[in-house]
Amino acid sequence: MVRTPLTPAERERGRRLGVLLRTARGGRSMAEVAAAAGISAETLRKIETGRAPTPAFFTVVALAAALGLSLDEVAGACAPAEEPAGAAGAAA
Amino acid sequence: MVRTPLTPAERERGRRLGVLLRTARGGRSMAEVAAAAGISAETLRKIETGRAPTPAFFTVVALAAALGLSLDEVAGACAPAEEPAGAAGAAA
DNA sequence: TCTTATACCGGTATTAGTATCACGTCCATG
DNA sequence: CATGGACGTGATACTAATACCGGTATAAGA
Repeated sequence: MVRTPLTPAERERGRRLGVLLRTARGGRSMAEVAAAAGISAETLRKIETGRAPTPAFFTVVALAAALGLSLDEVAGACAPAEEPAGAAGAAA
Repeated sequence: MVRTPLTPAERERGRRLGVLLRTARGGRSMAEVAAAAGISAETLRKIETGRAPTPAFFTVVALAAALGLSLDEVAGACAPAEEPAGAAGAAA
């Protein structure tokens, strides 16, 4: 096993990300936001529904920009109960 | 062609991300930072050297946390010139 | 000199993200 | 009722990220 097959916690985190993005999208259509972010509507759907729990960094960046979200907010909202206790803390 | 094979611009963007992360790492070892971020040293090396230009969102989140960086700063530093300025602006 | 630690690099294996296609559903409008 | 838009889901295709392995180079220290 050379590649971590995405733990349930990671999928849960991806689900939170999807909910957050969908909420931020509000009443706008998927196609509109996806076009604004430069991705396909299907991909946006997968991210929002949690079927793509760990999208590429710049995909999220583009979506956050299209939705007017702060990346720090997004990241904070997705990791409410931090995973590695001390990732930031230990390093800092 | 079902998947955009990573344009040169995207690779360039990834290279900027790598340089930024390496600079933020300072004198600390790759293994130390990678462990703090919860990823393998090999992966961190690939990201820093630009060989993994579009890492997963939460990978960058973990690295930024381990390095004490703001995600908005990171994203801004990676797309200095021609990030589709309309993305955020148009949406907002 | 030998050993150790760090980093770089190539290859390999496996999972996952991204995109397209096709079909189905729901809802509003004609 | 028919039509169209928006969302959802499954399958399919292909590229990329992640991880591990071995080898290599360099610098520091015994």
